[in-house]
Amino acid sequence: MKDQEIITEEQKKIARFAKAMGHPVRVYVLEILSKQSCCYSGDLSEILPIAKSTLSQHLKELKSAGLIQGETEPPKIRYCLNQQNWDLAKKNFENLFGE
Amino acid sequence: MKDQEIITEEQKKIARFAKAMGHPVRVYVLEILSKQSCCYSGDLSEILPIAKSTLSQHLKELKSAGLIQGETEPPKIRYCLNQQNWDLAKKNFENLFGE
DNA sequence: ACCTTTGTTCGCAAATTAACGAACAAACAT
DNA sequence: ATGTTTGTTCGTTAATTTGCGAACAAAGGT
Repeated sequence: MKDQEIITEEQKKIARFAKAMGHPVRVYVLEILSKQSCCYSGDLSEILPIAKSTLSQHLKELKSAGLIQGETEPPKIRYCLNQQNWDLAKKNFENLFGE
Repeated sequence: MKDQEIITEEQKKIARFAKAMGHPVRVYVLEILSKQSCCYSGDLSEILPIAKSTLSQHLKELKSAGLIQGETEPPKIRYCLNQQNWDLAKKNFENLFGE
């Protein structure tokens, strides 16, 4: 046996999701996306008091955690939730918190 | 008006909780505590493959996020969920994910 | 060809996080 | 008084995160 695996894959996954949600701006973005289907990065950029480049990094972080996805629609990019992983995250958190 | 407050207090709170949950060890601890009422730090220390001091810091982090609390019961310390904040976190996440 | 719009990537700096071992502190037992 | 048990704190190191502006890239319009 290679690994005693004290910590489960699900726990790691929760931590990964949680980490991505661990910043106010990213929570803000997720909340927007969970309420309306999609949004353009530019809209966020106008509202949020941060530099474009900073926003871009937050979106990248959310994307690499699998929580959102972006469809290029030149010259803009439309961001949506990655519904599959969003549902997974939801389920994982429900498990943790207990129904 | 002092603040335009683009980002709500609730979003900040979610981010705070999420950040605390953003590490596998801390998720592990929370899961233990949500399943059984309490546990001793020493029990965790025996199981988890990390140094005592590292575990202590993770517990401190969870405590300062308000998710757990520790009652000193010399020479041990018994850790439990901070039920009030745990419930709040649960509710906040439910709001975000949608019921 | 040139400009505009929209975002990303590239340094860069500052702050935070993660991890360890060693030293320390509290409480109790011998 | 000494030792034991249990955890915390300290000091250090390495890695990651956050944030910015400047430079760059892609796609369309003039």
